[in-house]
Amino acid sequence: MKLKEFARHLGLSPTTVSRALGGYPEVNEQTRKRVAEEAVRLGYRPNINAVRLVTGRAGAIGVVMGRTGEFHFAEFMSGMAERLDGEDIDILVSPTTDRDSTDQIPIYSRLATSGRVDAVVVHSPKPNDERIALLHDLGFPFLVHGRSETEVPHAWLDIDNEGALRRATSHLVDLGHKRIVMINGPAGRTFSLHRDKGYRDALQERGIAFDPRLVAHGHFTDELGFRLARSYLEQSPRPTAFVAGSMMTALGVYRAVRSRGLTIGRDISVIAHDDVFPYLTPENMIPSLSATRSSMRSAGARSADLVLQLLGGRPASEIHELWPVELILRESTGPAPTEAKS
Amino acid sequence: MKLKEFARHLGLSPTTVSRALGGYPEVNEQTRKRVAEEAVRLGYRPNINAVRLVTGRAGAIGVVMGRTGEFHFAEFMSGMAERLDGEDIDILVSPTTDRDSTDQIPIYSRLATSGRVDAVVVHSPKPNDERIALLHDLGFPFLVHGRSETEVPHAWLDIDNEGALRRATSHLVDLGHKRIVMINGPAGRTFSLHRDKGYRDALQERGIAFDPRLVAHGHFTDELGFRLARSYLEQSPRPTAFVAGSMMTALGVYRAVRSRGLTIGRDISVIAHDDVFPYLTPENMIPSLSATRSSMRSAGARSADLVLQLLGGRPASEIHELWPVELILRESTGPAPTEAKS
DNA sequence: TTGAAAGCGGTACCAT
DNA sequence: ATGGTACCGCTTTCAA
Repeated sequence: MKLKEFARHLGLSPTTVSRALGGYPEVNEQTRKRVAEEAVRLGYRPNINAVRLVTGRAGAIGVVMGRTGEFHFAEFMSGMAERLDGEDIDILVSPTTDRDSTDQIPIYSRLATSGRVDAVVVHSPKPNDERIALLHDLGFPFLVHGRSETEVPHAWLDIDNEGALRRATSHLVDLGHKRIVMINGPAGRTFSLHRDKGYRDALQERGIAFDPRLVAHGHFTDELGFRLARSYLEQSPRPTAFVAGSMMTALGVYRAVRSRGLTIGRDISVIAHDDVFPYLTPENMIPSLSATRSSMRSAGARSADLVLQLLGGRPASEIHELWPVELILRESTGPAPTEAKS
Repeated sequence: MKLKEFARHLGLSPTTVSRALGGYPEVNEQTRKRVAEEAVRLGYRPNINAVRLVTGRAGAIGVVMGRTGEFHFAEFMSGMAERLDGEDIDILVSPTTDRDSTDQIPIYSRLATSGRVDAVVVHSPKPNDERIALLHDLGFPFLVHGRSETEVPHAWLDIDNEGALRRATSHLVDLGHKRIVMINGPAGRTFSLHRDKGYRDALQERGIAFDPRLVAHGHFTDELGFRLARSYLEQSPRPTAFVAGSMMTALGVYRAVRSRGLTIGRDISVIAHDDVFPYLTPENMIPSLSATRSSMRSAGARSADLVLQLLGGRPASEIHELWPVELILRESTGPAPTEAKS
C-alpha cells in the first residue's frame, strides 16, 4: 500500500496524510485521528527508503564489528538496543575483517559517506585515533566509547579506568602486596594506557618501584590470563597479586594459581575488571572475585542516548561523560603472605 | 557529488555512468574504465537511499537482538560479518526488549515490511515457531538458524544437536556412568528438544532408565551451571557425570564439583557443548574439558552465505544444512567410579 | 486546514 | 554504445 493509494482511500490528499502521520500541527485533530486509525487498519506504512531519500536521514546508528567477536561488544550493543527499542532507529553493523583501527579507516569512511547511518560509534580508541580525525573532517556525527587525546572536539563516554586501577592497586598495596602483576588490555588503546597510569600512580604514591616486567598487554582471553599467570608464578620472587583486565583473563589467572597449588585470597590476591555479564559473575567464582565494576550494557544504553542527543542538535563538544568505577571487595583479595616461597 | 554532476564532468549521460558503475555489459570498456577511475578520483558514490528506493533492495540482512546479550549471538554475527565483508551488505540489528519469540512477532513483522532489510535470520526457533509462519505468510526471505517442525517450507542451517548429545551420553554410559545429569538450554527451543532426544535415546539404547529429574533447563550461564550442579551433587546417590549445554554452564559445573571436594575426570565426568569462542577454550580448562564442538562463527558465516544464495534466487526449500558435531575427548571424562559415596 | 506539484538521486526502459 | 526520460514513494514548499 502506497501513500497515494492510502490517501485515496481516505478521500484526502497525500500531503495531508503525510502531515497527519508525521505529527505536523496544522492538521485537523479529527483528520489526524482518522488517518492514524485507518493506517493501522489498512496496514499502511511509509516506504522507509523513500523517506530516507527525501529526508536524508537513515534511521540507523552504525557500529563496526571487527573480526573478533568481542564479548564486550555484544553486551554494549545489547545496551544500545535496549535504549533504541521503540525509537525506530536501528543498529547497523558494518562488517570488516580488519582489526587495527588504521585499517578500518575505509570502513568508517564508507559508512559515513554512504548515507546508511546517521551517526557512528567508535570503540576502543587510541590516544591519537585516525577514525576520530576522519569523522571529524567529514563532519559526520559520532560518539566515542572510550577516550582519545586528540584535539579534535568530539562526543565521548568513558569509564574511569585510571581511577579504577588506582584504587585496585592501592588496595592491594595497602594489604601489603609489593609485587603486583597487571594483565592489561591490548597495548596502544587509551583505556589500556589509562589503566597503566592508574596502576603506576598507585604504586608511586605508596613508594613502590614500578617494574615494567610485571605489566603485560594482550587480548582479553582466558588463555592469555592463564599463560601469563603461569609464567609469572614461576618467577622468583613470585608476585603475590594480580590485576586482571577482564573476567575472562581472571578465569585464566584463577586456574593458573590453582594449578600451582596456591590459594587465591591467601597466597595470591586477584582483582579483575568486571563489565557485568549476565553469564559470568564474579560473586559466583570460588573464591568470589574482587572486582572493579562498570556495566557495559549501561554504557551501551547511555551511548545510544547520547547519540540521539547528538542527532537532536546537542553540540558534540558538550557531550563528555566519565563514569566512576566501583571497587567491590570479595574473597579473592587478602593480606600479602609474609614471605612468599617459590 | 551527484550522478548528474559527475556525469557532466565526464561528458557523459547519467545513464551511461550508471551503467558503467553498475557493471552492465553494453558499456565500452574504455568508457567504463574512465568512469571507474574518475569516480574514485572525484569521490563519487551513488546515494544509497536513492538506489534503494529505485531498486527496492535494502542492502542489509536483519537480525533481532533480544535483551540478553547472548555471547553466542555475538560470535554468530561476527561470522556473518566475516562473510559479508566486501559484499556491500550490512547487518541490521533490530532492537527489542522482548525475549519470548511470540512477543517478537511485531518486530519481525515490522522488519519484514519496512524495507530496511532484504532478509532476516531467525534464531533458536521453537518446533512451531510463529516467526517462521509470519515470515512465510509475508513472503519475506529468511533463514532459520536452528530447526523447527513446521510444515512451512523454509531455509535452515542447524547443527546436529541430537547426534551430539547421543554421542556424548553414549560415551559416558560406555564409561560406566549411570546417573548422568544434563543441563540443557531453555525449554521449548528445538535445539533443547533435540538435545533431550539425543540424551534419552543414548540411555535407552544402552538400557538405562531415563530419570526426568536428572534433566534441567535454563539459560546458559555460569551461575545456573553452578547452582544446579551443587544441588545435584548433594543428592544421594549422586550423579557421576554431567552434560553441560554451554561453556559457561561448564564453568559453573567445574566449580561446583571442586567446591564439593570432588575431582573432575575421576569422581565426576563432564562433557560440555563448545561453540568455539576465542576467549574461552575447553582445552585450557583444568582438567581440559571434553566437549562436543561446532563453531558458531562458521555457522554465522555460512548463514550469511546461504542468505545471499536465497536472495540470489535459490529456492528456500532447497536450503537445508545439517552440520555434524564433533566429540572431542579430553581429561574431564573418565570411567565411572566403582561406588559413589556421598 | 488542505491540496498541487516540484523535487530527493538514482535506475532502466525505449530510442537513437 | 550512448542518451532521454519516466518513474521509485515520499516530504515539503507554495498556493488556495
